[in-house]
Amino acid sequence: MKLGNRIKELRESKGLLQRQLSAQLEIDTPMFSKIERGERRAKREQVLKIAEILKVKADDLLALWLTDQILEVLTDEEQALQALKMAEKDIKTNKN
Amino acid sequence: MKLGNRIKELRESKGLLQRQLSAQLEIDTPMFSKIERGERRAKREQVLKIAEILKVKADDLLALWLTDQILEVLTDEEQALQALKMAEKDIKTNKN
DNA sequence: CCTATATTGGACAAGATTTGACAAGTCAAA
DNA sequence: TTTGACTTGTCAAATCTTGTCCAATATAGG
Repeated sequence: MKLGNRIKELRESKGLLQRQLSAQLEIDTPMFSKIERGERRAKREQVLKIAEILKVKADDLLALWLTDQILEVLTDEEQALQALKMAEKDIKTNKN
Repeated sequence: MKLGNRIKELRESKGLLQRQLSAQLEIDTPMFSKIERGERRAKREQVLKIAEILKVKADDLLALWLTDQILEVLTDEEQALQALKMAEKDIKTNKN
């Protein structure tokens, strides 16, 4: 779980407790623990808030958050790489 | 919507009606219509069945089905390409 | 133009999934 | 052995999904 790991890393490097982060997110500690371990998925809004609290760019955490979701969709799927390629192509040609 | 478009293409090329496909899928026509237009997402199992009915390789439709889901996750996300790259790397290194 | 058939749109209910709270548990340090 | 940090399991509430039904809109053939 990429996002959770990163959050834990940042949190610990700053000497913060789950309790402190969860308070600011207005969820209880067990919930935060689950997010950190990837047992539950954070909401987008929560990711933004976490970035703010940990003073990192929201984009970095969002990228990890999105990655987790993609990987979840692709779990155990034979066609994973093919789908990734198609998605990439689509995004590259349809964003302006 | 990649899967829906492909299904429609195949269905029409074979001169089949939505009614016929939906009967075999055991859903009603409006539901099938929605799947075809991407208003609703097909279930994995339905994709397999559709492939069978239309006599195409399931893998091909599954790839499109996965692609749609990835694109849905990434809609309006600035970090889309970055996330795709990370997901790809992860899958490449963690599939044995 | 009629009319029949195909497709689409919207509202809604049932069922599944997700979110979070809470209580109880483990674990480590003091 | 007590305390604080974190984890685990369970439950209810909220949210999302899947599908049905009815009605509206196309489309094709006389």
